[in-house]
Amino acid sequence: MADSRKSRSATAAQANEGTLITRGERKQRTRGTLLDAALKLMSEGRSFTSLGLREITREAGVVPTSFYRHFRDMDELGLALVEEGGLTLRRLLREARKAGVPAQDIIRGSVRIYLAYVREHHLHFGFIVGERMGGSGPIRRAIRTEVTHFTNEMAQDIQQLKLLGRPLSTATLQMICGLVVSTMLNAAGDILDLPPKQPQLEAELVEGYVRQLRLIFLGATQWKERS
Amino acid sequence: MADSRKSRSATAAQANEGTLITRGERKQRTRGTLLDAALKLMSEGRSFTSLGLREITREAGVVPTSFYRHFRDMDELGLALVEEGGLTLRRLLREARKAGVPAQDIIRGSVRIYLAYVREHHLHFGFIVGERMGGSGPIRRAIRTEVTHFTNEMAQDIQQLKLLGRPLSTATLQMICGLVVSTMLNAAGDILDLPPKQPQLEAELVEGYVRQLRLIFLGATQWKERS
DNA sequence: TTTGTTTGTCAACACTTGTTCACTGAAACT
DNA sequence: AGTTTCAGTGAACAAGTGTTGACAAACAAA
Repeated sequence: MADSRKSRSATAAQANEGTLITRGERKQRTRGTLLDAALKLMSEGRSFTSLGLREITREAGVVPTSFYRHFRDMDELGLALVEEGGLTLRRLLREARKAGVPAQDIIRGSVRIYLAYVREHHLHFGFIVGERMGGSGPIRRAIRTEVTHFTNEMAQDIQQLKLLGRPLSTATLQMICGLVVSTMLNAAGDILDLPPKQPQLEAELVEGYVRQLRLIFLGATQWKERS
Repeated sequence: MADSRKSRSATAAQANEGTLITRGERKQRTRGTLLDAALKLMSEGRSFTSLGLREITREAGVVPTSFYRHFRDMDELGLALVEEGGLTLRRLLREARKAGVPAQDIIRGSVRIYLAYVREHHLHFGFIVGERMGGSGPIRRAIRTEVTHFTNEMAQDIQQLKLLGRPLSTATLQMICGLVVSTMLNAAGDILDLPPKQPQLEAELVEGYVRQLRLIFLGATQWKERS
């Protein structure tokens, strides 16, 4: 299942642009514009449960009835968004693995990389962070399992990289990663609705999160199992 | 501004129950049923931005036009809810101050007390936690400042109680309390949509959050200023 | 080429939405 | 007492909602 990322758009009902012809591809394409339309509307300060079917199809440049060719109802579209978001989360870990840990000042470097990634995928992060606690039950649950998977993968990575010196029980590692993840999702939320072009405020936020992470890892190195 | 808590309700258009007569009181009362109606609808898995004016007045047992006697629009009602929620947050601190820290096993005791409080005020916490990151901009901002105030008060309390042994700079204290608060709001969200009557799952969650807090405070005792 | 499949369109439906205006009746004031 | 104020009502509006069914055109398979 390819992802064909980088700004799906265009009004779906447009002429043959380039060399796309097959029926399945066209279907995936407008399905994508529907998903993007939903994300865009949410990025303008709306919650998922407040989106209307017609509103989305309008934004996507498609007639309302077309919606049903791709999703049974809004919930199904929401779950598709969760899946996309989960994919974006996993890609973050994959890229981090490939790039390795920053040479020095590991924590500050990681926070910067992370926040750049959040900005690059602000639509997905805005959706995940925004719908993680409020809104529709099924979607909230789906997001929770995605985040849990992410946390577990992160725990595995940290263990294999021996990033904390001595080994820790997997339960402890998961506890620590849970803390890190919730802190960083919090950070994503803060960064994303920072007024744009305010390097001062941004730097303060970043410094705050760096210190929080330092504190967490300081606690982790001192942690005593079985107490 | 009294609070007249404990389940405002009843259909507003009812007879004189007991000894309420004055016009202002009646007004505050139906205003309260409107607020409660909004909270109730949200507790059924809806986000604030998805609520309709008519829907709220219907739930409150009042005709739609009555809404305008109390709020200019939905945003104003939302901000009123934020204020109520902020009040509930502050009351938590006030009660904690009065009761003093638990005798032994401080952290676990505090977590239990906190979660009981969250359950007791699940409507307010559900609203705050749910709308803190998703949804309408103005409301999100209002919640953020409430939470910041809460964090600052908490930092003051911890300083005065000398809960961390040696003194820490106020910036550090705020950083730590920020971490604690975001962790506990996270906990509130998790607890609130736990399927009911599952003491097993609940105990696991509680244990997880106890360990996270322990780790944070362990890091805090080891924290070195200026590094 | 002919046949079947399927994405997207169009028109129409029964409802719900936010907001307006003129009104009623009782509490509040003089 | 008479008068004013105002929370709550009822009817009406233009506009928007989700969903339906029948239809067009282009791709896929024969």
